[in-house]
Amino acid sequence: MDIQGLPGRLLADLGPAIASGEIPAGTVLRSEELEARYGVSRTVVREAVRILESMRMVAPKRRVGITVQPKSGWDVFDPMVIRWRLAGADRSAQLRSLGSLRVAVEPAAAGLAARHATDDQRRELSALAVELTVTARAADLKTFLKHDIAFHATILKASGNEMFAHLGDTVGAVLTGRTEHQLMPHQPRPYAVRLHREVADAICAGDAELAEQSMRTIVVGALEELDATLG
Amino acid sequence: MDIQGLPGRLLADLGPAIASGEIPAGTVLRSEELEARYGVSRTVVREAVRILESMRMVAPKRRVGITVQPKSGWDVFDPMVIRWRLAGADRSAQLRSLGSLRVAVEPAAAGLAARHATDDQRRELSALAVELTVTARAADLKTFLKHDIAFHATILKASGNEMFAHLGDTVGAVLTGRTEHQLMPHQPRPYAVRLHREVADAICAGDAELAEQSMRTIVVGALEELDATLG
DNA sequence: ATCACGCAAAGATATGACTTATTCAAGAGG
DNA sequence: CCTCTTGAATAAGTCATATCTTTGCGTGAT
Repeated sequence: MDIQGLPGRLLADLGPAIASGEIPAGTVLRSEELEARYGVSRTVVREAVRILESMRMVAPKRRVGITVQPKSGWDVFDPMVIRWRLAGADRSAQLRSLGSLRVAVEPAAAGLAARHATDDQRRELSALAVELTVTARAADLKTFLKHDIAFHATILKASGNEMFAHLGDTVGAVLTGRTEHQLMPHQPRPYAVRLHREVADAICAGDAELAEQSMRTIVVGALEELDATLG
Repeated sequence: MDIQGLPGRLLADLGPAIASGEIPAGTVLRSEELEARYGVSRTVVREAVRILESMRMVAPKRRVGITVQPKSGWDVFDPMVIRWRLAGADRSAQLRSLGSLRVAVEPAAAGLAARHATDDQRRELSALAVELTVTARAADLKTFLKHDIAFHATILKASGNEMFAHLGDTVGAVLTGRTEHQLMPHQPRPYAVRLHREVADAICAGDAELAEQSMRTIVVGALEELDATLG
């Protein structure tokens, strides 16, 4: 889990409940009620609520209570919020949003990686591309997923942009969610695998243009597949 | 301010200090020390620290203290973190990162806006483009900035993607910081202004390709100018 | 030199008392 | 009958204090 201790347990319960809409916007919670419900002290409730407040999911107000805020105000880039939404009823919307974000960011990251990646990173990408090919052919989805995540994360890191780099975990969550919820074919498409290898080769060769273009094909394809599956 | 009350004041002091590197990674703070330094109670310190923990800027540990974490772990997408970094010594690095992010996201957003914008949004963009032209000619930087921020925010919103939409404030902060720190010419470049109008027209006409292309020229230009200015 | 043990340090939690802001309604005044 | 003032009720915010729990580190025995 993320935050440790009792506040973490509160968060782990309240966060997903709010993120999924189970506790709808406008609902007013009271500290005392939360203390009773979870059998914890004010201290714990306050700390958990403070964190939710910093994500703009709730807004405590004197004489009123703790009001659940509308989704439009949430910190949608907060990793916890993303995870909670992916885990709950809001998964489709979250996957769509993240899909578009990937289409915007990952090609750019691939282009930058072709310029800035270290030799180690280039080697790593090559190795991962090989692994992807092998595990795809063997239809070993679990291992494939692991390497796919590493592949995309490595490129984001290799871009040299700290903000891109931090999207590695998020992309990982997307790929995991996609696999876990049967939004993937039983065996990765050979064409997609070939594109991964193309990206790796382009980055190794320092061909930013090609890396960007191939990566765009990958993520656009993923987004289209998602749209098709979700209707 | 962001977070209310005394914890907010603590945050407003500690956050920027850590973000700017004034309190370097590895520094160990103790609750008691913070209580004394700010003359507040345990409760307040703990809540502030919890929030910093949720941003991964500090990590409390029993028997050790509250350790300031290295920048690489921070939640670099958190709006507060971004603001703190923009305000302090880390401004250049933050502006560069955000510049690349803009290059990735804003063209995509403009393309999506051309497809999904409401009629109101299209009208608003047209109006803003006119305002930009007028205030640029008059060298009224303050008003120009205001409309420039609105322009980019409107496009991000009009993209229909909630994550893009949330970058509106961030982009606004970038533009503000750029103007405030003399990283802008005294009078906006006519060419750039013309491009804004082109984007607005393309979105109004539903020409996604052109909107994306023109927006890319804008943000790439901004990034190059930034790189040139910062060396 | 290594390992087990126990102390002490620092955060984590609980609780009662008190403060402050804010809503809402009752009552005064128009 | 409506408006404005005022005050009481309420829920969050803060403080002080006590207690619990974990864990780093030193001590001493093997």
